[in-house]
Amino acid sequence: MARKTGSHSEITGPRIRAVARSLFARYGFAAVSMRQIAAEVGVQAGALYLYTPDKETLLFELLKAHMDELLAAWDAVPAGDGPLARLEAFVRFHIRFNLDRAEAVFLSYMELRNLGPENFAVIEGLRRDYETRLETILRDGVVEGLFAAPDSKVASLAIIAMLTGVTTWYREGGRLDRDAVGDIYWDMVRKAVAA
Amino acid sequence: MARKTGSHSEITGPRIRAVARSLFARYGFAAVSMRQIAAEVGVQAGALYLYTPDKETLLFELLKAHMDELLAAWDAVPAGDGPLARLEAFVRFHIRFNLDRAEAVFLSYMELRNLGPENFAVIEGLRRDYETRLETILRDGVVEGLFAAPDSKVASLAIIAMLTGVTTWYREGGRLDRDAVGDIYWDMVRKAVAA
DNA sequence: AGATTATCTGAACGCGCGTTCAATACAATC
DNA sequence: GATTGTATTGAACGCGCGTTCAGATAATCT
Repeated sequence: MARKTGSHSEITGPRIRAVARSLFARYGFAAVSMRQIAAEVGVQAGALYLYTPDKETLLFELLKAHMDELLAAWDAVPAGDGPLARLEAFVRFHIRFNLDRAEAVFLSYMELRNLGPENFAVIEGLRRDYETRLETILRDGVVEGLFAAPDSKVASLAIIAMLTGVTTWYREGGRLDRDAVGDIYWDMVRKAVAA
Repeated sequence: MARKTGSHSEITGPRIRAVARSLFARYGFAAVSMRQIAAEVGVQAGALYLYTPDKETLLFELLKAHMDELLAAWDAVPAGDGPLARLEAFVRFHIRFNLDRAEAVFLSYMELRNLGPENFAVIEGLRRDYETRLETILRDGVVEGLFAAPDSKVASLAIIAMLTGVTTWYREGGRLDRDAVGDIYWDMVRKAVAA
């Protein structure tokens, strides 16, 4: 027996990526075997290699796609009117986007070390791009006298770390909904960089 | 050939833990083999089992010891005069302690998922203890009207995430020394919860 | 209907894994 | 200098790993 009825690469490919993302996020890249991924997809291990040259590349493509989507999604957010509005937009965007893709976020922050040097550099570069987006907002605000941040680079890293931490405790259906979380974090960020 | 001259359990035990902490932090728990640890210690793999019943317990004991030391170290910090002084002490303590033990911090935040449920619960409980220390400071400050934090639990998690993030970018001998980093973060935290 | 192509199976490859244990070498004690 | 106890070796256990590939099946094309 080989191919099952109705199986196609347009289905299997995305399914492999979704399953891999989920399992990598839950158990860690090194702890998940190609056979486990294949089993969850409903396919033999060898079939995975129709869709990825090797395990590390599978991880890299997940991370790369996530970072690309993150940057594209932020760039699609309407530019607010001035640094304050743009900062608020950034805070709310980052929380919303990260909660929507908790698994991919987890991966991007935890499994970078499983990439070879070249792949690592690519992801690291995209991350720096994203951080620079925020840093620019902060710097603009400082210039206009709206913000007081003694070190805009450190401030942007601090803010991103704080916002990303939401994914470690937020649970759907819990005490707070997403908008309430956004309000709380925006309040803290706004004050943290206030002039 | 068996034991080498001068080898004793008082030396090998701590060395195993130090090597394991370092390798786990660098490559991840699942990606490091007992043979790699043994090789770095200068011993055969079997000898590790004189010091730990299995690999997971080795990880658990590293995490447990780290959390115990974290709580003990914070409790040894002189209680400041009022919530503002205590918050400043917390911020500077957390940064200093985490930078001193970057490997253990990394482990504690990334390899929890490799523990069984009981071991996981123990570490999780200690972490919650630590978070509660900060939350109490915030709550006291809110009561006294010094702080404005709409949700002290979320605020404490946000602050800890922000502070812990220092370990991901700080490099010894870089542009900023530890005190300068402490100043920047204290400035942000102070304002973030300001009334 | 027959040939071709895309998709997948199932078995195999060599290797390293966590862990166990009898044998052994050294240190301490008598 | 013999005995005892501790620290360690080195080989072995069964198992699962990532990856490859010839063969089988289903869909598509002519």
